[in-house]
Amino acid sequence: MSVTIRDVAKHANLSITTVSRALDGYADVAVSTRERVIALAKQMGYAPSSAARQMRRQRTDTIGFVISSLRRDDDSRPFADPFISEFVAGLGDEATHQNIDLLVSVASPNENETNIYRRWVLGRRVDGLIVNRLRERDPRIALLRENNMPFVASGRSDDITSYPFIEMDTQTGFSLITQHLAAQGCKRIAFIGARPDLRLQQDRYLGYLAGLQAAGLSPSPELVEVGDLTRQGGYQAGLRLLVKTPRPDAILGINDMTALGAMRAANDLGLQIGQDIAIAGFDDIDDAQHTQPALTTLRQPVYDIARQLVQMLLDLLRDPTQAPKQIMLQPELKVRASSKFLNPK
Amino acid sequence: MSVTIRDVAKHANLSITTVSRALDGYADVAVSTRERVIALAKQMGYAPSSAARQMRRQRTDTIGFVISSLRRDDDSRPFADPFISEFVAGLGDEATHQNIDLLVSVASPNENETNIYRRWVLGRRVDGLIVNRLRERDPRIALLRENNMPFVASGRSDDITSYPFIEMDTQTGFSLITQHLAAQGCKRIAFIGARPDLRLQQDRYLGYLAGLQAAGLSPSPELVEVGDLTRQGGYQAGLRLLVKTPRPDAILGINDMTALGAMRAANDLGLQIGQDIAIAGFDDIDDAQHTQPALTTLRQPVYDIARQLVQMLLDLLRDPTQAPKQIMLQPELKVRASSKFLNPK
DNA sequence: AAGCTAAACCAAAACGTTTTGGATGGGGGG
DNA sequence: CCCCCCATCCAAAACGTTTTGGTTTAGCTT
Repeated sequence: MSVTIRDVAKHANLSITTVSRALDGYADVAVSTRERVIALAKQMGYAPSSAARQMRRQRTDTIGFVISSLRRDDDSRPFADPFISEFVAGLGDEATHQNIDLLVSVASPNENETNIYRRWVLGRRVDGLIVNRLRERDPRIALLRENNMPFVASGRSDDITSYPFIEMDTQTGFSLITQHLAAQGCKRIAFIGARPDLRLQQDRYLGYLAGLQAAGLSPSPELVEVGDLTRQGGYQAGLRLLVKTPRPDAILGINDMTALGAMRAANDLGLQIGQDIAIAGFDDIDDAQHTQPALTTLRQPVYDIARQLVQMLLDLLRDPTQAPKQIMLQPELKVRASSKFLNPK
Repeated sequence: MSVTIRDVAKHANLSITTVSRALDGYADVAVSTRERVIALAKQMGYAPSSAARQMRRQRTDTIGFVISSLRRDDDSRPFADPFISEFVAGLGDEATHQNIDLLVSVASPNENETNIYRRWVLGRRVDGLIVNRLRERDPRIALLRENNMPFVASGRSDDITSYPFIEMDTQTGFSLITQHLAAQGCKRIAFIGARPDLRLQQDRYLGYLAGLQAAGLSPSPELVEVGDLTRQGGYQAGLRLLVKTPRPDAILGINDMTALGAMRAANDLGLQIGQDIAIAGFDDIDDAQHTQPALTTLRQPVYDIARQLVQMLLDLLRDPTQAPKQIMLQPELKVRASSKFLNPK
């Protein structure tokens, strides 16, 4: 049906070998021949079949990323996760830039996630994978290791030997932002976290505790609530916190979406954010600077991280024996109006 | 290196034919054999090589989507486009659900976009494509047609015969929302549009004009500004509009991001939105209901559209001769606080 | 003139499946 | 006892490349 290298060879009165090598720019084909072949191929609309090429080369020139959606069934708004979309943008941009393809899949955490990984890994559908939001004793990592499929991670799991990753020093970051809140005069700083099996929950919570300690404040269990990284979860956790007496005078969200939800909760209860209560988040998503008041947060260069992850993965594919590059980045504190606190009692 | 069907056949003392047919559930292999093969394959960690399968079947079980980023170089925030991320989420979810893969690429409109399409189409990298944000006389459509690569579109181009699409009746929608603004008492309703070669600009602008006419208002060129579908573009166009005298008493954005930018502009100029000026958008992105005040807009079920597009594409792949399904959806008016107008002069 | 080298080309194998068109053997019907 | 049929299995071809290990020819050296 569509034009193959054989057709081009026939039209050029050459062997398919020569056509192949001409198009690939080998030196053992005459310049005149090469030019003729290239022109003919273009004119005939020939491009090598990716399947055949993959098969022969044992390489797909494709990397994969599985979005583990943590959406719950009752959530009417799937995937409204700016973190993920910025991450995917970075992956896509860099992949395109490096002339490889990006295969994407969306999985609910338990159901089909493993199936997708299994199919991609065993079927050699991709050359390597990007993995994020690692969990403790992550079964995905185990699968990838067993079948020695190259991968890089954003964030790390428990066993960090043997694979490259980029990680934000969220623990230090959360300590800093907690201290910033304390420096505004806040005494009862609440924290809205996430499921405890998420690695990021542990790091960030520890950072929060460290920040409290550094500021000379003592932690209190009733100032800690569990959300689910979404705005909705932040809203509900925020309401739960704000009806307590004495009321918290600051809320630190595990991510910006959670913080935005908490802002809305405070708003609904008639509180003036940046006056009656300070609120801060983590990520610095696009919205953070566009809320009223703008959200104090820790900037995480998600887009750049994603791009660099792709580069690291490609490096790894080129030389699988190299020592895994492991990078730790410091988040940058972005102080905005939401973390002011003007009414100490 | 990794386990092939030949290895499984050897271990099972069977031909590769029989193993293949056993795994595919053909009737001409004994039940006992099938079970034995399936168990063995699982135990050995066998899954068919996708490249070999693609090659033999002449089918990839993959669909593609190229994100045409309309980001400008000076924009520090790439891809912060909720519309696109929700769209990709829908595509990904449905593709996973239908057991096919989604190949994604990011392209700047002119540069490499055509290259990606060419590579995917000529190299039979995908079975079909999803195309959105069509342009007039869209070169992508021409390429796809020439190489008869199946595709479905969201929104339509000039020549709508022969391919399936889903389209919002944006023209009627913009007429309605313009009339809604007029019904609030607004007399000078401004419009922030986009590049005139975008199909959506034409439809929406015409709808705006129709709405003005229906409300008995006459259009004025100085009430129309050009943005670029981003918040930033909306902000700047908003500023340009709001310093004019007499000032517009309503701003209609071509999409929500534009409207959000305009809201920010109004805010910066000290105007009370929903009081001194009415503002409305189009899309109903997640943020629209979370701004202060919440944004009046027309709801476009992006996620559902994306899912349905995937289904339409798969239908087309199954039966390429069928008449193209072409669907027109009515957007739903979501009246919120931003479109109130309390200070008629 | 024979031998050698380099330039240009090519036949065939291999990648791992699926599918086509049988082959084989045992049991039942005549 | 022979034939046929059904159940079960399989050899080989094909999918479209890339790569290996050549061959051929012309020109140059001695």
